[in-house]
Amino acid sequence: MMDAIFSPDGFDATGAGPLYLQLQRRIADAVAAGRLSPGDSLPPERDMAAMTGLSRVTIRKAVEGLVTQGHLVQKRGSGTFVAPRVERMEQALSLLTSFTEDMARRGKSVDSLWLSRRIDGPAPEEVMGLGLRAGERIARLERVRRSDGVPLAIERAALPLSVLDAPEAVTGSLYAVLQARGMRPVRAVQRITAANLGERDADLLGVAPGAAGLKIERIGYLANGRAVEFTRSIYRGDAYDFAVELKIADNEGTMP
Amino acid sequence: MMDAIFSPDGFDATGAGPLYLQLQRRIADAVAAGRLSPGDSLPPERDMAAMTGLSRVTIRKAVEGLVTQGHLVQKRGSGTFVAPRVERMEQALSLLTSFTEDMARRGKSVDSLWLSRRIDGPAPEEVMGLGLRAGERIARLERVRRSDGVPLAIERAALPLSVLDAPEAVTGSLYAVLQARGMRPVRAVQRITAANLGERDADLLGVAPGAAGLKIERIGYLANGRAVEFTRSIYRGDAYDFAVELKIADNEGTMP
DNA sequence: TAGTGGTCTAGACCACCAA
DNA sequence: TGGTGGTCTAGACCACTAC
Repeated sequence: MMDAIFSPDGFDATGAGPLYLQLQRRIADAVAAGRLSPGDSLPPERDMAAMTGLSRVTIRKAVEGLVTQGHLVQKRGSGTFVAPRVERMEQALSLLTSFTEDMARRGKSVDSLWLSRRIDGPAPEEVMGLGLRAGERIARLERVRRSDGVPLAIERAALPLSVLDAPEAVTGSLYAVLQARGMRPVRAVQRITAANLGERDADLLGVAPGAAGLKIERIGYLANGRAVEFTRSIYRGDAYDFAVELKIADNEGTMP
Repeated sequence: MMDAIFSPDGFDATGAGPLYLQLQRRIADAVAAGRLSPGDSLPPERDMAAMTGLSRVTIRKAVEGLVTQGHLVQKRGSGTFVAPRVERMEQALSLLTSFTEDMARRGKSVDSLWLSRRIDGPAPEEVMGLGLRAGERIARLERVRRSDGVPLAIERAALPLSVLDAPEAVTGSLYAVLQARGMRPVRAVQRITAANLGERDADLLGVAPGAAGLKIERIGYLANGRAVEFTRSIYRGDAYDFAVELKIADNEGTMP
């Protein structure tokens, strides 16, 4: 069946575009049609080149695009494979929930790979967002969030020392620790955007560099308006959906 | 000053990684440090190759990454340039607003490049989302939304014919047309995710294929609960921020 | 050790753009 | 017309993985 996909015939019909795109389409179609299933291995690049009559460079260019789009996975020394289906998580975007609690609610295990958990000087945005005094330092928490062993997000949080003076105390849910101190935020403002993942972040999330990620910046506030948390997270674009409910304007805060 | 960036010296310090990444870093740093400004042109690829002592293929691989990340722009037959700064739009994500009205509110001009405006058979998701009867057809509106001439989003809307039977009637704001018919949604549910843009969408938005985009799927409802609009939009990741305000859970729907 | 993907090269032709 | 990016080739060496 590989024969059909990598047949030398059918290429170069003028107007069909570059060869690497034609091949890319063939492979993508085979995956979409289920003729290639998750986990299946593709022939070695050199074999694909021989079979199609194209050069290895062209093969690699075709495969490259499918890898960034998340359809294929390449493992050095091992081979090229159809990417496993990732289960898409959905998260409500109007409630202020904790990652840990959110996952627990749907019966998923959670663990964190700690990258950093220390006291540090703040970045300029952190000074702004948290309203820090000059010279004030922060607790910095950086971790990769995983569910059932699959990396889902990178979370980088900064909190004033007056809110959290012992970053090592946080092992699981940050919000649980804050709650115990009466410092759990009741309100937050988030900004959401999309960006291509850099080399480091892609590596941490187990996807190809350049893959699309959802960047979320959040500032959490106490009831008295004090900012307690400035968090920048990066979620895998292929593993997360955020759901929001919208309402028409002009009917808020006017309940007697 | 190009001399510093493209000097043959300083490459290949063992442990510094592949040559194309080293060069990529040099260029990215120069852009970040303002030594290269938006609109500036880089030397032709062949010149960069000669200056650095690297091959043109390696130069292209270095440039490629910076193009997907949106730092550089390449124009065939013309040259390679530092990308113009795009103004980032911010949109509140809790109010149900119209693109047209939203832009008008901030004093931006809006126009649409129509891709399609016709009556069509629905896709399966559209049947589901809109609750269509078997055989029922829909009005399909597809356009590129631009503000001040810059493409910001692709919008693909589907509406039951009972809501909109003359798609050609829509020239500007869809919500304005719906409002005139008493069919403007008062509530909507959105799902947000990130994905790499395909060739066609990237082209429509004027960015490189593979660039990150924000995908938004929205179903809009009337007060009586009837679904009137199923819209899939793709926003440029580098041009849009969505802002949301979150509150703690457990205080909804329990008003006596 | 044999096979895989990752990097790199030198050289070629094409399509497009600007003068 | 001359220069630019876009595509493609054949061949080489390296680093890693699996056996």
